[in-house]
Amino acid sequence: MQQLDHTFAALADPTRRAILARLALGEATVGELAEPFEVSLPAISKHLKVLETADLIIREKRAQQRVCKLKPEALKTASDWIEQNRRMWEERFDRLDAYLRELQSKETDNGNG
Amino acid sequence: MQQLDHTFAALADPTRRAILARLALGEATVGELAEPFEVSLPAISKHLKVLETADLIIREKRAQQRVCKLKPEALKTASDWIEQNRRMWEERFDRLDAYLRELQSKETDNGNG
DNA sequence: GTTGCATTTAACCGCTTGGTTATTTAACCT
DNA sequence: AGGTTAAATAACCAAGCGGTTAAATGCAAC
Repeated sequence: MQQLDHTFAALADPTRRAILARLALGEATVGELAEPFEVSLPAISKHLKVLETADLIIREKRAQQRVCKLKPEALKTASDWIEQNRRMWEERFDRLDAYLRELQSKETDNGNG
Repeated sequence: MQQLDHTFAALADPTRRAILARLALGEATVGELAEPFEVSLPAISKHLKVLETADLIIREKRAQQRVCKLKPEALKTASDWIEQNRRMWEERFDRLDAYLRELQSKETDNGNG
């Protein structure tokens, strides 16, 4: 799924995760978002475009400013993928674990403990 | 957290996600993993290194082969980050929603509905 | 309408990435 | 030792990324 590509790629950058964390506290302008970082404004603007492409935020005009807000849908998609796979993995490990225990008990029966 | 960088970056590639999905069905050799894809073996080998660096899999020697297995810990880390943030986001949206409803009721009181 | 502010776009740079083919390493089997 | 198989490494390439500075855009306010 191409949506997942964008979402995970967007989340792979610490600056972008920090921006998202900031936005979880409330909407903010580009300037406000840029302020805590030591990079230029165009760099932040690019990060915001990545987040927007990943559907993680929306930007809307307000006078001269662009106000950014979270858009949780994409995060849900990513979360669903991870959780679904985590369950599969754990089932797999449970089966493996059961198998190993079974093996162990057989070895014990043979006196190979 | 640098671990998250690696994990999310690893998950951002569809080939790598497919490899993980395959491994959820059980361990596999590099050749077996490469088989369904139309890319060269070295390409798969690189993907596996990325997954290994992200702590999503381990590779162990078995005769001439390298057997790959899932390693769920890193996925847990990523899952935790997403879920934690999702909760924050949703709280935020709940508060916003409550605020908007409050606003709405005030406007209605003023007859501006 | 021009000055000023907030942001984006353009053009560029160095590094990484995902891919290739060719070569090397490692382990097994005679 | 020699040959075969499985996988990794080397060397390379084109494209993408995250950053920069400089220029352009959009809007407001005088």
